Amino acid sequence: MSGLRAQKKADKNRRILEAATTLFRKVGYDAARIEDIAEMAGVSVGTFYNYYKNKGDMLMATVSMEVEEVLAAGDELIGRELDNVGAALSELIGKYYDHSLTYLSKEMWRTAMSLSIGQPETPFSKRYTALDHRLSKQVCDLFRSLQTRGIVRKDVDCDATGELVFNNVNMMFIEFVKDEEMDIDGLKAEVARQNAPVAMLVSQVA
Amino acid sequence: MSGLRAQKKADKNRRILEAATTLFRKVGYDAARIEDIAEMAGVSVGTFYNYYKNKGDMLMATVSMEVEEVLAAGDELIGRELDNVGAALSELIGKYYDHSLTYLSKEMWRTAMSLSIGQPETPFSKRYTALDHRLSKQVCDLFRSLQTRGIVRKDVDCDATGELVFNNVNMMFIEFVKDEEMDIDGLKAEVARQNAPVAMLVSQVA
DNA sequence: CGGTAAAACTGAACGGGTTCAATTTTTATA
DNA sequence: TATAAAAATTGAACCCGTTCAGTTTTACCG
Repeated sequence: MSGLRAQKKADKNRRILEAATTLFRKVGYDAARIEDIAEMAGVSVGTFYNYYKNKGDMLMATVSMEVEEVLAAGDELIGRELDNVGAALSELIGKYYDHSLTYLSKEMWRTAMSLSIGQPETPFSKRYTALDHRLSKQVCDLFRSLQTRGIVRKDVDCDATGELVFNNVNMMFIEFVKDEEMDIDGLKAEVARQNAPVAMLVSQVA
Repeated sequence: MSGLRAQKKADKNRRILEAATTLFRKVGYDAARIEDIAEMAGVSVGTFYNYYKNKGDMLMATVSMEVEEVLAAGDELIGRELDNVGAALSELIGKYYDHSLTYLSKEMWRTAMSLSIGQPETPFSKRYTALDHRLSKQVCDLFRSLQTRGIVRKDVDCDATGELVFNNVNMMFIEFVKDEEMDIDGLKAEVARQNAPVAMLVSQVA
């Protein structure tokens, strides 16, 4: 592959990605037709399919950019010196939820999750799942960090607890995007309530 | 509405439901075309859409029959005298999982969940969500039952813990149906591991 | 350069879920 | 029973994601 060809390819890839994210945000995922995306990117429909396996893969590209940011924000938090399990969890989970609607609408999240479940063999679905696992691992890391510093009981399995808590966070997020009425504060409050018993029980008594 | 019309309607409804479930089980959800379902039921495509809003609603009708059975099995279990939190949870969750593939394939579950997330405003999606909530409530009821009998600590919020545990059960089930390799025993083992810390911590010390 | 193989591009055609205007069947009324 | 209104049915047409055979562009080599 020589310079010209590679450059054209990179350029088209960027134009298609930009056109898609613009349209997804403007008119929503369903209403954004491949024909429109292709036209806005200045390519044909066929070429679109040369760059992305299908419409869902296109969306996943947007989603993964979003989640990467959330992961980075979470890493920053784990480095800090937190001294309360409930508060630490609320803060990490709060970051997840606060970030979630920055680039993606509820409809886009619904579509992304829907596709990741319905077509698990597509590359971007696998990527989505991988991102989920990294988020899950981050919650586990938080528990381990707190345990190392004596905030969490020594006899608690941090991975098990972290996965449990994260899966609840994730499931509640699904409920959130399914319900157009629900707002982020309500979501946070519910999850904090659900986490409270675990936070209390795993805490090391002074 | 007079007798003849009502009877015809009920009859057609049954024929369509039967044709759809038969085809979904035989060739899978995606491969079963509306045209085929309609033909097998002896009606036209247009009539199919008079009875079901869309193909997804059709599948949800099958799913809800399945979940109703699981709920009944769970109720039976809660009535029994169990004396160990971990074992009680494993048994209830085991019933859920064991039942799950009786009528529905992984593909059908994936599609059902995918639709319930992707099109939350459809009637059957709402029904699916309602079924989920009943399952969640059943786990809460189990915790409460154990608490009443002194197996679970008095200071534990049974609803919060039950919801947390159920949401994990549900999320793990999603992972399960996404992964064609994973079997039910593996799923049960993972969830048991995740539940272990909670089961230990909420247990009343003798 | 000229020729050719490979890569990229194209858009018309295809497939299957969904819609809807026209038709048929049933019910209600006189 | 005749007639009109209402309900139910029909299937051809529509929409949109996806495919693929044919065309154009680029890269490589003598």
